[in-house]
Amino acid sequence: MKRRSQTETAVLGALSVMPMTGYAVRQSIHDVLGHFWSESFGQIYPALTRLEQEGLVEQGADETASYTITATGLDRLHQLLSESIQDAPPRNGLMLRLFFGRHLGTDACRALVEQASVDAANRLAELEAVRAEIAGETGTEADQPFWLLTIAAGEHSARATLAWADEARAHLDAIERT
Amino acid sequence: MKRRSQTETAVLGALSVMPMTGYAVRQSIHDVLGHFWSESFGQIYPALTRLEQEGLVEQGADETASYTITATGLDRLHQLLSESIQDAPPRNGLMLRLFFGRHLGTDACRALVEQASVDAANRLAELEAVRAEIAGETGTEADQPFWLLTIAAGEHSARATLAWADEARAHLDAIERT
DNA sequence: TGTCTCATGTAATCCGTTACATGATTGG
DNA sequence: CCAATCATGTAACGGATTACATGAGACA
Repeated sequence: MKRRSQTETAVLGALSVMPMTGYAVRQSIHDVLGHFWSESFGQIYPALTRLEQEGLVEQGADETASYTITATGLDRLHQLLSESIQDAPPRNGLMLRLFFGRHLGTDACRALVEQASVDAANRLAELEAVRAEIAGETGTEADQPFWLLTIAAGEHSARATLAWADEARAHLDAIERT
Repeated sequence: MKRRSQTETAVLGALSVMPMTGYAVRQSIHDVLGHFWSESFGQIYPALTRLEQEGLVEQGADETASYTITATGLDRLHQLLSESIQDAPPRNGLMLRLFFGRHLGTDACRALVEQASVDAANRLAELEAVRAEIAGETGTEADQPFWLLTIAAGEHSARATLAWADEARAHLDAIERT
C-alpha cells in the first residue's frame, strides 16, 4: 500500500478556517500547527495549483489573491480526514543516540538529556502562547475546542519529557557510579 | 544545510553490539529500537556495502557471513553519534485530524482518541516485553543501562498519551453538550 | 514437497526539503 | 531609499519506502 501525501489535507484544512494566500497557509501551519505538522512552500504551491484544477479551491478574482475552499473542497476535506492515519516510520535522533550511549559516554548523554529537557520546557511555554493567541481570535470559535485538544496533547507530551529527564539524570549518575 | 542520512549510524550502532548479517541488523533494529527508529532493507544493504568499502565494517570470511565493526568503525560511530541531532519535521497524522476535527465530527474524533489510547496501552506492554527481553540477554550488560533509558522515555510518552486521552474524552463530551 | 524464515540485493517511485529566482509592498 | 516581509513559483537533489527478483535452508 503506497502512502499518499497529506499536504492537500493540511492545505484544505487551513483554508477551511478562512481564505488565505499560499504564503499565509504556510504561515498559519507553521505558527499554530507547528508542533505537530509542517509544510514547505515547495509542497504548498503545487498543491494549491492541483486543488484549483480539481475545483476544490478557488482563487478570489478580487483584489486579494486569497484562495477560498469550495463546497466540494469541504467534502473532500472530510473524506481525507476520515482516511486512516498513515504514520511516518519513527526516527527519533535523541533515542538513537542514547541507545548507543555507551559509545557516546555518560557526559554526552547527560548533555543530550539536558537539551531535551530545555526543549520540552520551551515547547511548554510556546504551547501556552499559542493557547492564548487562539483564545483571543474571533471567527474561529467553532474550531477552538479541537485546537485545544491538540495543545493539550503537546503539553502532556512535553511534561512527560520533563519527568523522564529527571529520571534519566539519576539513571546516568547511577551508571557512572558502577 | 543539507540533512545527512542517519542509516549508517544505526547500522554501525547495531554492529557495535555484536556481529550480524544485514538481515539481522534490520531484525534487531525493528525488534529492539522499533519504537524509536526504523530502517528498511533498501537502505541497509547499500549502507553495508559503503561501510565495507570505507573499512568501517568487515564481512567475516568465515562460515558466518556476518559483518563485524572495525576499530575505525567504532571511531566513526562515536563521531556520528556526537553530531547534532537533526530532527525530522513533525508530521503527526492524529493531531492533523483532531485539529480539523470540526469537519470530522466529534464521534470520529472520539474514535481516533480511543484508538490512540489503545495503541499507547499496547506500546506500554511491548516496552515491558522488550525490557524483559534485554534484561535476560548476556554479553550486552554494558549497553543495557542505556537501553533502559530509552525504554523509560517510551513509557513516559505512552503514559502521557493515556492521560491525555482521558482528558480528551471529557473534552469531547463537553464540546458536544454545547 | 511445499511453505516459511533467512538472506541479499536492485529498481521504480515518491515525498519533501533546500536552494534559487523574482518581484511587490511596507515601514523606518 | 533600503531592508524586511509578503508573495509565488521551479528545479535539483536526496532520502526512504515499496515492490520485485532470487535463492538457500529448515521443518512439517
